[in-house]
Amino acid sequence: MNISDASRDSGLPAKTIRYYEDIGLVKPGRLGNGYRDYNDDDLHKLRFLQRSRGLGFSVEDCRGLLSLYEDRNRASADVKEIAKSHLAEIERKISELQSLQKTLSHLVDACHGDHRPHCPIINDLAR
Amino acid sequence: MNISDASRDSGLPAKTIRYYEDIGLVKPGRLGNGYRDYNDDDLHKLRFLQRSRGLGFSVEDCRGLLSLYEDRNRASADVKEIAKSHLAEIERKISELQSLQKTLSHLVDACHGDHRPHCPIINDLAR
DNA sequence: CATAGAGGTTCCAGCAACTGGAAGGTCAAG
DNA sequence: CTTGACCTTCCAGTTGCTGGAACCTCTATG
Repeated sequence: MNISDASRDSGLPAKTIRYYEDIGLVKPGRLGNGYRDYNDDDLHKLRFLQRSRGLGFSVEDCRGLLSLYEDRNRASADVKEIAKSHLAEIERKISELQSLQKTLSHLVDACHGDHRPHCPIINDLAR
Repeated sequence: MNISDASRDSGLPAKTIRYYEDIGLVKPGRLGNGYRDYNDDDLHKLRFLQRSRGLGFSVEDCRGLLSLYEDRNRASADVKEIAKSHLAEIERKISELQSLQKTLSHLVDACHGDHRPHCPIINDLAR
């Protein structure tokens, strides 16, 4: 299976798939003409990557998850640890953004948004 | 005032202040020895930048806000517009993260996290 | 058989917003 | 005169791709 079929199958752009090969995540075989040739195992990994990246795991986390995925003797605790710390990071980001949202929405509400220069938003930024 | 004092005053790292000069945001004068020399106006702008960056505005948004800040004939509507679209972006990110959080916390809860290989997280990623 | 077009390949550059580090100039104190 | 803390510039690296150039390969058609 060539790269455009692998792309369709996995939902990942061909460029991304080549990039993942560059950084050592999925290494397909090669045909006589130099074209990449993806087997079932490669396709499983690509789908795994698109799903885990979609859940916001970093590429390095994905590398770890992928090797656990392939390790028949893994401890589920190791997987859970990665997921828990990612979850904590997400929750940290959410509260950071919520705090920004609160501040900004107050400022936006306070601003008349007309042709005059007076502006509570600017005043706050300049304080 | 030299760069380390400007850094202390604004709360921005000296490296960042130099970077802001590179990209044309705050251009201090220079002393005979080549050292940067920050005046009150420069310091106001640096504080403005640290506050607006702290609210998550992109550097390009900050450039726009800074020029509105300096424009005595600005329309507050222009400021409000920038802030509103930033706020919308923040809200988009929050809901995206909340959706990830929901999925991930379900998966984490479902995983025993022991020495055995069975793992609902891996199973989900591999589906 | 020539050629056009749709694939594939590699490699280099760029995005955002800094940050670290090297190599070297300047200044005040002891 | 030296030490140490400043300052300067410039280059490289970060994350995770993405766009583009230059070139190769395959298939279908006139």
